Amino acid sequence: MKFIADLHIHSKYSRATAKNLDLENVYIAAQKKGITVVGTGDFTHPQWFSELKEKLIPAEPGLFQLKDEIAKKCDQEVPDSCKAPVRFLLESEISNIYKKNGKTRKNHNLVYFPNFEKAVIFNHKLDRIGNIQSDGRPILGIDSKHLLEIMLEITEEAYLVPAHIWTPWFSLLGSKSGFDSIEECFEELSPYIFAAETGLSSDPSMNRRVSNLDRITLISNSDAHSPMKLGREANLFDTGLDYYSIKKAMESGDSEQFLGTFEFYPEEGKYHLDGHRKCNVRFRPEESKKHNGICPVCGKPLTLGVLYRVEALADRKEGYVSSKHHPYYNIVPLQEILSELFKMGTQSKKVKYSYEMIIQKLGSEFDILHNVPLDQIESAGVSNLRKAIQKLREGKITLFPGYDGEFGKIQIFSAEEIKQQQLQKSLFVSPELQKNTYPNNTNQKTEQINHSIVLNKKTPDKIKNNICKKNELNDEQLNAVLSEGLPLLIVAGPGTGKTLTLTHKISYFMCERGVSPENILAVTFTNKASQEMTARLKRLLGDSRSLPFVATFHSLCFSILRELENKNQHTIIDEDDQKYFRKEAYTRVQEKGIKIFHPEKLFSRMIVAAKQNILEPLDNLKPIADEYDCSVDLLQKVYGEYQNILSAQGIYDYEDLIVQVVKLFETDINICQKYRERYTHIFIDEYQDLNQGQYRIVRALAPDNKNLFVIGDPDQSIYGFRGSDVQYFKKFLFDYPQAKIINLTRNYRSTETILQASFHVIRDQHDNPSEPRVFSEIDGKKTISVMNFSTEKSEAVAIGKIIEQMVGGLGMHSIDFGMADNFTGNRDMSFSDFAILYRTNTQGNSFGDVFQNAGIPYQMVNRDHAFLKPGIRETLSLLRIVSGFGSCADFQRVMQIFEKKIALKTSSLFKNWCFQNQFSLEQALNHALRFPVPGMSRSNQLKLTEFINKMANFKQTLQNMHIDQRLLFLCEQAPKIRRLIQQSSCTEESFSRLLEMANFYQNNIDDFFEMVSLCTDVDAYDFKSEKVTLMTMHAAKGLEFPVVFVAGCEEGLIPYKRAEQEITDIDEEKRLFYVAMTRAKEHLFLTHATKRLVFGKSMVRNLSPFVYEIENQLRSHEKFELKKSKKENHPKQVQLELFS
DNA sequence: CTCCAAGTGATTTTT
DNA sequence: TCACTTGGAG
Repeated sequence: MKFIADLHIHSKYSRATAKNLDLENVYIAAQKKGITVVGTGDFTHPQWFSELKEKLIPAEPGLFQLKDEIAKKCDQEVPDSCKAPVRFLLESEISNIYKKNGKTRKNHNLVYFPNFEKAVIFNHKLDRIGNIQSDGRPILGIDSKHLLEIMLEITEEAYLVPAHIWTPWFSLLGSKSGFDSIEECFEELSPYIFAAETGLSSDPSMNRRVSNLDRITLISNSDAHSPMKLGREANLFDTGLDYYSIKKAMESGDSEQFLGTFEFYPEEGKYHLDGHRKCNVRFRPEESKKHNGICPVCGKPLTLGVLYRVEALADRKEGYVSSKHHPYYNIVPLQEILSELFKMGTQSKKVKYSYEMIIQKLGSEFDILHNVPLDQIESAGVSNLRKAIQKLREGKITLFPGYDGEFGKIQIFSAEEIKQQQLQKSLFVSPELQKNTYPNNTNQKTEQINHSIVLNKKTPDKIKNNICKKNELNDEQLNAVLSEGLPLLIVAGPGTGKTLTLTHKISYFMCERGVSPENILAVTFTNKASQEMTARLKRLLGDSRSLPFVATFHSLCFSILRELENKNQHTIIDEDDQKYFRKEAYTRVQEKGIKIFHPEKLFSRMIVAAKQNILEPLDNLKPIADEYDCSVDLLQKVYGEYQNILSAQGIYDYEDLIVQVVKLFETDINICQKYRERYTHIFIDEYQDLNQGQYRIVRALAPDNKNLFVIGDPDQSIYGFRGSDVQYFKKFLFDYPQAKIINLTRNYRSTETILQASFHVIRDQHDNPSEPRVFSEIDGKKTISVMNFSTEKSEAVAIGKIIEQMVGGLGMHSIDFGMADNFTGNRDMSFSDFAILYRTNTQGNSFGDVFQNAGIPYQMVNRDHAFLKPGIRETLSLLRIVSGFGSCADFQRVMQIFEKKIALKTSSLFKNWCFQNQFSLEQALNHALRFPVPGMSRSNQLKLTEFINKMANFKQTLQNMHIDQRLLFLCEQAPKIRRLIQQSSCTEESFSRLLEMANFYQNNIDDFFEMVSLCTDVDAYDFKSEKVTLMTMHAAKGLEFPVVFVAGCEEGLIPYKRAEQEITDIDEEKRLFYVAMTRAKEHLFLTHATKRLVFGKSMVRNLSPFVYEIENQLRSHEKFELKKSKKENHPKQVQLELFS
């Protein structure tokens, strides 16, 4: 007999499924849809299993039916036109997460059993492996092949079908965590795999391009998470109505018994094609390949889609049609059709009502979509329904394929047709409709792709119109953009469109006021921000115009210094090397026989503090020394020694950049004047974070400039510890008495709830309650979630679970719109929508560990990860030495790893000799070649010479290479470096990222090293990749995420308090918390652990007092408990249960 | 000069 | 808890 089967659904016990997903509702929905056989879903779940046993009775062999008394009750809800028998078949989905061949694999597999007895045995076995209680789709740390083995051991009547095989994150052939073939995964058991599920993201014709899958029967199921989603994909059988015949039909692939499948349009998926949403680039795989997978707009790797993955594994051309394989029929759910016809949501009352009405009149949904004659459909009385279904059956619809997280769209009627319909208000009835062209295997669907790039095609003279267009800028913003002639202070709260306003203002001056880009200076606080601003300006102004100089204070200073002293090149050293040289200075002073009682660290802090106050060694250091209870003389000596070393080596530290420029500007009026004349229009971002040096630069550069525009938010001042002071912000109106002030208060980022809650934290810092507060009109969840966990580990595990849940566990294609999910609302989340923010970097590690194990993709935003990893650091030092930028720190570092034979003592000897003679490394090496280093043994001298010659050789070889090639070459030269880099995949990843960055600089070694020392996490952080972001609250400034977890909301951490010490600045801590909270767009979670390991000791912790500042009604305290799995040998299988 | 074991102190936050 | 320093033995 002919019947439709949907062999993959879930129960209410699975994550992110509708609460009414029980047998009764499945029974009802199956009839409405026209499905005869439906999988039970989730039979491994104990509660669901007992429900199955209780409500089902055996029917045909291997199939079950609902008990009569239950069925009868349900029948009342089924229209007569749809009434039909429904059979169940034991089915469950397992999520296998494991490592194989060095890669984390995440596969979803469907398992089928013919009877309860065998299923019980299976469940028992799984129970011993992992926790099957927590979720209807259990996550098990076992190999897919092993799972199949277990099943076959129980009975060969059981079978396994790999689920939705192309989804990137969770499937057999997925690009992110899958295999390249069935054989790679199942090895010698591969013959037992006879079917595979195409999933929503692919259709058979895509699959058939892979000849490897020829022997596989492609099946399609709904993977329903709610009753309404049942049968959105399904299979058509014509065989005996029993478990064994169904299995045999698939096994044999006999086209008389397995008639084909009903398929979603794969183009509807979020990741069908490749591209960048932000850059407006959408590519087909061949175009992506042409661009080497790099986005032509932003230069970063494209997000590659499912089609690309198919292309990668395919050995047949697109459009390949196989005659020997089963046909398939593309469908669009009736609700979606109605939704388009009515121009209303699928969940709207009108759509739901008319859906019920139509099936009552015409029969089940599948019947309507495929069998019911068109004339009859017209009788349903829904205008244009007939035409719509006709077009669907003919495949004449328009597809807008999804890409980079954006859902694809289906359009049944073209814009033109809609117009006509509206004009005529009548139906399209043409006589030649009789011929039913379906089944349809040749895809006639028209694809509408905006080939290559759709850029803002704004010509400069159109910009004014664009600026004035109110829908791009609101009144406040427009006001700020157009205001000129007076210095301007823009007070811009979080999410109020700061960058938008600033970039529009810049482009306004360029395009409308004819200001040349050379005369414009834009200063941001981080490289991240300046990159973002450059990118936005580029988009706004188009490619043809040259852009103004966008810099951070440090890069601005460095460029000024470079310009002025082009002969003696300086290098900038990072924090690590600063420490090295400060320590060196400290010991040198000690060696002079001066007794120092203060620890070295104290001097480091004093030196930094002095520099931040623009004090040089000979200036009055008394205030600084007093503060640290140290003698001025001593400080002067150490600080002086440090500066001697640096200047002899041709080195600046971060603070020097500022100090030097301030001194220059304040002492040399000519130089200062030169820059004043050059930069007639100055824009400064994050003005509240200025420190003294930066303030003095601004004052020197623009003492009375009418075109000085500064923007900032005193509530977000969080860098007090490095000398930032809001007073400069507050002083602006005093410094520039004629200045104008504009407030931006309309927030476009977060929900009003999030804004309210975050304001509660800082409101005591606002003495004037009538001051305008940032507000939003975005409505969302009415509370923010406060969650408590037992330990930091369970905090990390639980957050991981929540993320998995919100991602839907299904990967990119869980198109469960209106499902009853309290978190995600109507949106499907992807990993990049989440950020976890914490106070200290170390907290990030526990998340990293847990996520690594759970297979959740993440990126930790941390400078150290990019440049300081062992191996990478040495390679960079080597390159620095060879390029003539090296310092003693580089020398010693390289010595230790490169020539093991030159011992620490020898290199120390060399280093001291270097300092004594005020040699730069370059000079010292040259010198050592000709004259022996005093005190060095002859054999060591020989080794040193050998090393120097080696460096010279490298220099020769590298001469004509690009920087990335040089790096690669150098790390190859030292086996130890190579080993270090290869030691962890994480380092390897960082290294290849570094190579990528280096590639951008080609031969420009100066700029490359400037980037290496001044860049923090810009490129280390890849905005585009599908990963959860882990970073400190400080680093998150200026960013936004749909879902934010602020982790470790505990006393001691927020506000941060060191043991035995006072909290440095509680108000700044509050502002920091405020910054963290306002990163969230839709959901904000504040989590904390009851116990946390501090220095290896378990400490009891309390909820952060800041959380209590948030008014009660905005907080919802939700409780989670983590249960350890019973089995000790799988300690990683920690599971989560939600009580709330 | 090297190796190893015991001991100690460490965690803000960043250009 | 862990990574790095220190000091003693070889």
